[in-house]
Amino acid sequence: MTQTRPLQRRGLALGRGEDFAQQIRVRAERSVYGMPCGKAASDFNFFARRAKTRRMTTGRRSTAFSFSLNATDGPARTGVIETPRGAIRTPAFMPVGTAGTVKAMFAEDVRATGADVILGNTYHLMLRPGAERVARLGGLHRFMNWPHPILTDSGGFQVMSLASLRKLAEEGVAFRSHIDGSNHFLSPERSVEIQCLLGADIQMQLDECPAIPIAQEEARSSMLLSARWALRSKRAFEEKSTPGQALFGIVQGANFDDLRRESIDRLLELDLPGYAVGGLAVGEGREEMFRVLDATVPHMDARKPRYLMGVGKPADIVGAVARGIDMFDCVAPTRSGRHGQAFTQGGAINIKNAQYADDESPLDETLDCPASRDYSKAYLHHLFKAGEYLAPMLLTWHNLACYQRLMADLRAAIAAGRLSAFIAGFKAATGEEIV
RNA sequence: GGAGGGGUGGGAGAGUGGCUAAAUCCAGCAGACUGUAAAUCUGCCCGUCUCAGACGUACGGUGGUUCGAAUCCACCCCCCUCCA
Repeated sequence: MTQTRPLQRRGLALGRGEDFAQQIRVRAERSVYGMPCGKAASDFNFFARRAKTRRMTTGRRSTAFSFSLNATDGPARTGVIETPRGAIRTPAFMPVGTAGTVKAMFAEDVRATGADVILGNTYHLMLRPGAERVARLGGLHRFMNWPHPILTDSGGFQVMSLASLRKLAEEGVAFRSHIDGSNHFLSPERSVEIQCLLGADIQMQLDECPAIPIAQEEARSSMLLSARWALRSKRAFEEKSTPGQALFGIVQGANFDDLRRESIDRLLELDLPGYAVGGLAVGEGREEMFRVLDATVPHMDARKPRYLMGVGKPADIVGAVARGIDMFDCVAPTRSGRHGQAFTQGGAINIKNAQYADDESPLDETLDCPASRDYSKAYLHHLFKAGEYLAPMLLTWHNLACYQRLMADLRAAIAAGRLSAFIAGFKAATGEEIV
């Protein structure tokens, strides 16, 4: 695989600070859950430390968006994205909160799992309750009681997932609402405007996300459309955004290496604060996705955060982090949680299976999460079989905690320069092949 | 005792002569889910086997009509409602 110049590890002082921050975080969570302090957690609270320091030194929060690296380990990096609403530790997993809620979760519990940032969705929120309404109500953060960073998707994914309800043109996408059949139009400019109305800290350009397989010619014209939309998005963003907000461009090009390169070249000219890799995990399979990342990530701007959209399962994330990705989002922990699938350190299990009916053990007593620690598999099994509301709530909670621990472990491993050892352990525990 | 209604696969419940190992729902057993139209969707769900097929048994019981019966006839058993 091709590589850019490796970045040197730096920030030993930060490494020490993490231990201190970890204690703060553990203490904070224990107090929330009424647990005694003292047990070591795998995560560290960079966020809490940064915010505290900033308040002490400047008396107010920064209004700038920035990304800084603390350490690298091969292509993998760990660092911090600063936003006016707080820091995002990378590699980061961002729970998906499409319609103004991380489904089945209280916002404060999402936070307690260790999430620094969550997703919102332009298409869904513009239909219901409406972007202007959210703005009148004080913005999405206030509306949903999540005062921390929010990244909004542009509606680009819905261009694909709601293909039967839309018409695509140069100007934008005409949608027929899946809710009431009414007609709506989403242009790159309108998407940015909506994301500004929502108050998103990180916004995504409108793009077209084609499924793989796709013919190369078709993939190229789609990629070029997305690139033109990136430019229009940037212009609209410069006009409508407030200080500290960021717009990310999206690399497309399906699984064609030269198209990915061309997409990157076009986006780099825009000099955006971050870039996403889009159009993956859309049917190509893990091995092919990794192959595309190998051919793509090294050409992306190493000074900017790299966001792999819509990915993925734990093994996908581990493999992508090893290839230099900094940000992830995926419905897997939340949707699967609602459907009875629990992610564990030994791989995924289906709690609805009869084998758990008499299993008194919790999903994971080493996780600092009530859903993982304080309820037996037998109880969770029963809740699912009985169709109780608590069932999807608890399993979603556990899955998010499990994902956040994975991210914390990855950050710690990179910081310590022992990512390959961590990956070997991950493979051994889950039996997953990470190409 | 009289009148009427009914007995179908674990449960509910379609089915009145062949297209019926028997609709559908529930329960049960599994699987899927990757920028969320998802508390959703899919498969299996009588038994046996050389299991994407074959065979066997099956619609209260027994006997009959018929080329062919869950479906028609006779008798028996059981359940429900109303009247005495």
